Amino acid sequence: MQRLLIVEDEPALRRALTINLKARHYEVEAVATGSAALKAAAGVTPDLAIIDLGLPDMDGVEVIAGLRGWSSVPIIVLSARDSQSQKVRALDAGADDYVTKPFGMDELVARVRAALRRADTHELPGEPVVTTSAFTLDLAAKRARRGDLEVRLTPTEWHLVEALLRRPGTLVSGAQLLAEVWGPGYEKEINYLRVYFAQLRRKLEDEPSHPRHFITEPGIGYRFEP
Amino acid sequence: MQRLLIVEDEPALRRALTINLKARHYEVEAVATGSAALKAAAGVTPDLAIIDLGLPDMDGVEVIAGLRGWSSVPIIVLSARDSQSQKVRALDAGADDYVTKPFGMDELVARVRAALRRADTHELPGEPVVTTSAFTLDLAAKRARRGDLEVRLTPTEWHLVEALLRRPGTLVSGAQLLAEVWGPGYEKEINYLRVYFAQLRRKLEDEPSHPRHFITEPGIGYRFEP
DNA sequence: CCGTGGCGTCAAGAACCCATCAAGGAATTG
DNA sequence: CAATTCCTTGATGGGTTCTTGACGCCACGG
Repeated sequence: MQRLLIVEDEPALRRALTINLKARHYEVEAVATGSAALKAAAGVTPDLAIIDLGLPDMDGVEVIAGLRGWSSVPIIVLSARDSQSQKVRALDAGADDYVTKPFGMDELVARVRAALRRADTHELPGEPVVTTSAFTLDLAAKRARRGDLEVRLTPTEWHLVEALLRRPGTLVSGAQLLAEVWGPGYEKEINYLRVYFAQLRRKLEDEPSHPRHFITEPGIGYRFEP
Repeated sequence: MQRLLIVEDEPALRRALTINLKARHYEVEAVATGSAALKAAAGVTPDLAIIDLGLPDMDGVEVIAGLRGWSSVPIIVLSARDSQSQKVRALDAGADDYVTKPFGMDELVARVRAALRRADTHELPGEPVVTTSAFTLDLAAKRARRGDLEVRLTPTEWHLVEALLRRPGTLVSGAQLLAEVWGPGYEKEINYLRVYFAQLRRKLEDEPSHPRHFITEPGIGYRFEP
C-alpha cells in the first residue's frame, strides 16, 4: 500500500483529508507543523507528500526545500491564496503539483493518483541528442556541432542548454533558469541570461540576430524550439 | 444520482424548486436558513448548491464564504432584480453563477446542468490546454494559436487569460480579475480590463466586435465561454 | 427627448525589457 | 607561473508593453 504524508495545520481539513484518502486505500500519516513533517518524512519514507503552504511554524517553501534536499518524493502543494508568485516559488523549490483552496476532494485524489503514476513510470530522459535545422547537441557527450564543424560551449552554456532542453517547446521562466543554473538567490540576475543567450545564439544559430531555436518571450521567459 | 442543496427561505419557492428538480431526477435537500445550510452541506456533501441571497438569519454572501472555506462545490445564486452590487459580492465570495428573480424554471435547470457538467470535467492534472472553435491556448507552454498561425500574448494578457480560464464558464467579477492580475488595490481600474479584453479579442476571436468566448456581463464581470 | 453610466476603441507618453558591446577580474589550463 | 578562457558587471540604444486619458456608442431611466 502506498504511504502519504499530509502536512496541514487546520484540524478540520487535516481530518477530512485523512478520512478521504484512507477511504481510497492509502496509508496516511498526518502532521500539523513543518518540523514534524521533516521528522515524519525521514521516519515513514512516504510515497507522496501533501503540504499546506500556510503553516504556523515555518514557510511551506522551506519544508519543500528541506525535503528536496535528500528525497525525490512527489510533492503536492495546498495553498489558500491564488498568489501566482507563491505558486512559482513552490514549484521552483521542487513541488510537483499545486492545488488551490478550496478544492474538491475528487480533484485532489486525481492529482495524487497522477503524481504517483508519474513517479512510478519514473520518466526517463529521452535521447540525450538533440538535432535541429541549424545544429546538433549531444548532451551526454557534451558535443556541439553546427553543420560540419564542431563548436565549443563553456560549462555554464551547457548547463543553460540542458535546463532549457529538458522541456522542449515549453516556456521556462527566467527565474527558473537562473535558479537551476546559477543556484537559488540568483533569480534577479536577468542580465546573465541575456549575455549567455546572446553567446549561444552566436555559436549555434544560423542568424544570431533572428534566432529560430532559442526564442525569447518578452517578460515571460525563454523557449527552445526544436 | 446527483445531490442538490437548496437554500431558500420563502416556502412557496422552496417547494417549487424542490418539486421541479426532483422531477428532473435530482436528489434534493432543501433548507430555509443559512446556518441550516452550512450544517446540511457538511452532512450530505451536495454536488451543487442553490442559494438565495436574501435569507433571514444571515447574509447569503456569508453562507457562500462559509462553504468556500473547505469545499469547491458549485454554487448558483438567486437574487432579486435590483441588487447588482450584492451579485458582485456573491461572485467575489466564490459563487459560480447567478440567476435573477423572477426566473424561468427552464433557465435555472439549464444553469444547474451546465454547472454540474463543468464540475464533472473539472480540469484534471493533465495538460492545461484549452481549445475553442476559434483558438487554442496552452497555459503551461504559454502558446496561443488561432487556426494555424501562432499568436503572441504579452505577460499581462497571459495573466488575465489564466485568471479567467481557472473557472471556465463561470462568471468572474471585474474586481476579482483586477486584484488577481494587477494586485490588491487595483480593484477600481476597470479601464485596464476594457483595454486588455479588447486586445485579447482582437488577437483571439474570429469577430472581435462580436466576441463568442470572452463575454462581458455588463455591470457584473466577465465570463469565458469554452 | 435628453442625461447618465457602462462599455469598446484609439492614441500617445512613460516605463520596462531586451540585445549587444566592452572591460575588469576570476578561474582554468598548460 | 603565465596565458587563455570564462564569468561578471555596467552602459547604451532600440523596441515592446503598460498606463492613462479622451471620445463615441449604446442601453437605460427620468
